Amino acid sequence: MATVASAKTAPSVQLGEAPAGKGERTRERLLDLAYDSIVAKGFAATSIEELVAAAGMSKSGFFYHFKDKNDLARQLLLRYIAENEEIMDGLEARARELSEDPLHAFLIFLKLWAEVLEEMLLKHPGCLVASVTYQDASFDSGVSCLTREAMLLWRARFQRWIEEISARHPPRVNFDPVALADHINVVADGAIVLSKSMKDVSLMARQTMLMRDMVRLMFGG
Amino acid sequence: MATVASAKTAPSVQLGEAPAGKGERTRERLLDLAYDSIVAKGFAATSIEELVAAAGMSKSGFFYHFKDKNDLARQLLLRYIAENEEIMDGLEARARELSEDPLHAFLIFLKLWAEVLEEMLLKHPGCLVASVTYQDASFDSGVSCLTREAMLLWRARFQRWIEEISARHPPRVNFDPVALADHINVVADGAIVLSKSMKDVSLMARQTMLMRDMVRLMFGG
DNA sequence: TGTACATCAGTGAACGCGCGTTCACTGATGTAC
DNA sequence: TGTACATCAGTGAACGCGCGTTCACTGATGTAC
Repeated sequence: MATVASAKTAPSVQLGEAPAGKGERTRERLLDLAYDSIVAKGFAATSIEELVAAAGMSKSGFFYHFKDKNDLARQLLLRYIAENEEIMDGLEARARELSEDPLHAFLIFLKLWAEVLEEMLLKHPGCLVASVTYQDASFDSGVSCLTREAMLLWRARFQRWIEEISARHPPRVNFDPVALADHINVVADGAIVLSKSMKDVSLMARQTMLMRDMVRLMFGG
Repeated sequence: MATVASAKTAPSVQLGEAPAGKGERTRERLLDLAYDSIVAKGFAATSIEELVAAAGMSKSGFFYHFKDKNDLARQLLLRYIAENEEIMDGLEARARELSEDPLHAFLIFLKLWAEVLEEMLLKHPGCLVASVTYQDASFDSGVSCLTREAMLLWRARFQRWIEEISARHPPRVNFDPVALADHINVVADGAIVLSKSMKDVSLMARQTMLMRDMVRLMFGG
């Protein structure tokens, strides 16, 4: 909600982050490198040695920023969940601005989301939550229960929205609103697997849009 | 297609496998153990040491059966894909027996499949193809391109079926038949992630059935 | 403005463990004559 | 039926490498008086 005046001199991409000290910047850099490696190879196959080599520092520098390897995973997941919430908040806000009707806004949101997902898949191909879920025996319990909380956050967002839609647009068939809320995530996670194994990023958006068509049909678009 | 007479003395679970020599049995046992460990912890975190300890043999015994660790992954994936095709063939055959109409048969198939998926998730929680896809940088190229072939097999099966359905039941909306064919897998893989992270096996079947409702709606059930 | 101390952001060397892989060897079973 | 040889299904010891982690130390920056 920045005014035009205050936005005038702002740098192009700032995202509301503080300038951040030297330490914070290298920590973020390590997290970025870890993210890419974990979604590509998995957690166990991602070595600290490789991360610090890519960051151009010594291994002990890593342990200044992270208590141990599981601490890296925990911080990474926390950052991922927070960033994701921020992105979804932004998309939901934009969609709701464009239409008062919750169903139309939802359909707009799904279209925007399909684009964002495809773009994200090009940068780092994978979902961190799914990655951790698929290797949760490699993490301590604190890390793997974070994925559960992430899922609950997403479920809550969509469940609210879907009930709002149902109130205005009585659905053609009976369905479980929780299941439909979860379905958004299910399709996203599944489409990532498909896109990766088929090496075709466009599948991501195609699957999201197909689900969008189905949702529209359900509420009798 | 066993006759009643020949089935009389057959052991309860045989699955048409040959009696199998001693070597073949321990090899299968190693594959079973590897499967469970890989979907739980990932490939890199699954050590040969741990597998052979569980199988009650020495590490060199492993290398009698497998050229190296990647060979284990390759053989495991090949067996998984073959088993999966066999299961799907069986379910499709049963569904087609119960209804001549391809749409009805498909809906029956999805219901049967939802049950099988939930049951499988209880035994070993995960999809091997998704596991490998998410860690493909840990495997040699021969292994990771097997996942692509598995996806193509599944796509082909459902694409054929969906076109058959479309011919008899003109769909309510325009859609890409390939995308819908892929969607079956997308929902399965995504639902596994959800089920695992929420530690709720029933989500698997709920998601499959939701997709089933959507498919029915699409073809104007 | 200068000095003393504290915190920040690391370095470098060393550790012990476990991993994947190799290699020479072995007892049991199968096959040929 | 006995003997020679081949194959099967492994064993046991050893290898070297790389991993996660620790620890004592360090130069640069910030803060108090």
